[in-house]
Amino acid sequence: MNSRRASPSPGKPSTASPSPWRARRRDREVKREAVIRAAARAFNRKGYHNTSLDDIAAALEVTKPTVYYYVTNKEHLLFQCFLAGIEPIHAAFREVKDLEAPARERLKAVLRHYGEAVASEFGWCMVRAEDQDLSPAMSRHIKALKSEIDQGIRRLIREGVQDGSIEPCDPKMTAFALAGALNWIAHWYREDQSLTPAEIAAAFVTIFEGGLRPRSASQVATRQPLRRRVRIAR
Amino acid sequence: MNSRRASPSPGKPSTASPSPWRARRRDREVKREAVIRAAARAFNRKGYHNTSLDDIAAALEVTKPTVYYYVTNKEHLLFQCFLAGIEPIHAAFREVKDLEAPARERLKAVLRHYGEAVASEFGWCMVRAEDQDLSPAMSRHIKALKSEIDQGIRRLIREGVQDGSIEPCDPKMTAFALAGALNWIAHWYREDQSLTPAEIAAAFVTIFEGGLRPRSASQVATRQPLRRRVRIAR
DNA sequence: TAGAATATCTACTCATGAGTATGATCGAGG
DNA sequence: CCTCGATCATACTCATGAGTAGATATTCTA
Repeated sequence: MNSRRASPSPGKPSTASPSPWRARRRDREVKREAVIRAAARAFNRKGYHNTSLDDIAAALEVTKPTVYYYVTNKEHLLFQCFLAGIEPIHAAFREVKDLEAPARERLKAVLRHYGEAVASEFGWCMVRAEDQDLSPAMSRHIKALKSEIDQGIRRLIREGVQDGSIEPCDPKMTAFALAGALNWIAHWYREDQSLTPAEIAAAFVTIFEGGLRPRSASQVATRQPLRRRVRIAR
Repeated sequence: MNSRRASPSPGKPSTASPSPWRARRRDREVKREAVIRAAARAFNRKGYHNTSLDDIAAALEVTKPTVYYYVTNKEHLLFQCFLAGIEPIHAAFREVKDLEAPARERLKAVLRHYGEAVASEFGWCMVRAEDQDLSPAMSRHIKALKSEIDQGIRRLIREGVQDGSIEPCDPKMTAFALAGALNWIAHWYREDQSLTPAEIAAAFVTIFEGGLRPRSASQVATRQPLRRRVRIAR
């Protein structure tokens, strides 16, 4: 993003003291990230609109102006959380890009990372950062990043259909279904943490892959063994 | 809810005029529903917190106190939207309850109605009405209603696994995946209305049913025809 | 036509929360 | 020890929006 210069000022002979500047800078960055994490946690728990910057400040045991010293405003704070959330997903796409495997396998790998990202600390922000809560400029920005991911998934689906590793389907609807199921994790994972993010992601991928209809050539439901009687009238 | 008496006061001989009372009552109910619809539309477009009651009033070309004349407060307004949203889903469960069909078919019917409900005017409210924005009492109420639906889906899945119409799976995770995919429709349907709710629901159900892995015994991706070359270094 | 509900408006109160102006503190370099 | 910039707190401003008090208008009944 903002290109950081490695050496602070090229005037002095940098033998004696380039360290304090650098250390300061690093400290500042660490604190900044702490602010963003605290915000993510708070948004996750109470929602964006129900979280005041005083709340975030309190969680960090500082005051509001201190928070403003590290971030420009609440909107940017949400945006940073959003970025932190989707970064792993972009990483997953990069990781998978040059893999010599059928597209279904590559898609599965991406979806696994996607699921883990959604179940992460930043998942809520990533999933719920909506145009509705943001300025037009930032809304466009976020929408573009989300669209990138969507297009990536659709492309993998198309490739899978072509290489025969995925059952022919509508890539757009399928991508919506997959991403939707995974996004929704952010809504219930707070309450129900009985599985790890990785386990959830794996379970979901299995479901997507197999579908509901039975694979095995077993009895395909001609009888209904334990259904109760149909009521007669009405 | 509040039991309405059919006849206003049992004193007078009701020959001449029970109608105006009744007409008024009906008018009032019509207007009340108009308020709720307007709220749903506004919430859908701008989100709950970004919608003021002045906005809703303006959409109806009245003023805020008029809105308060029909609903007690903003929270109840959201709750009413929520109820309007999930009613068709409960109806779907009732409708399917006494059907003499394999559980997978019954599940599919429910999911179709579910999808259509989520794509409806009240979909957003139904899906996004969260504990975070509501008082504890109302939060519990909504959570209970949502849980009912979740349990209903899980039960259908369990029954399907038992009667052999559904591939064995974890009912909880599968229900989360299905409901999540459908819930998410509320997020993108505003922007992309290229399909009708019914078409979307049908497409989703097909995806759920079949899964990604190809069914036909065609070539199962041993070659990758059109993958670009793997990059060599890093 | 008086008088009652019913329905709607004008003009407020009040709390909350984003963002800021300004001053205190602290640590490092001279 | 003194200065200077980085860091943080106190104590504000200001806009917004939920909810209300107290008219006023509009019907229908008697």
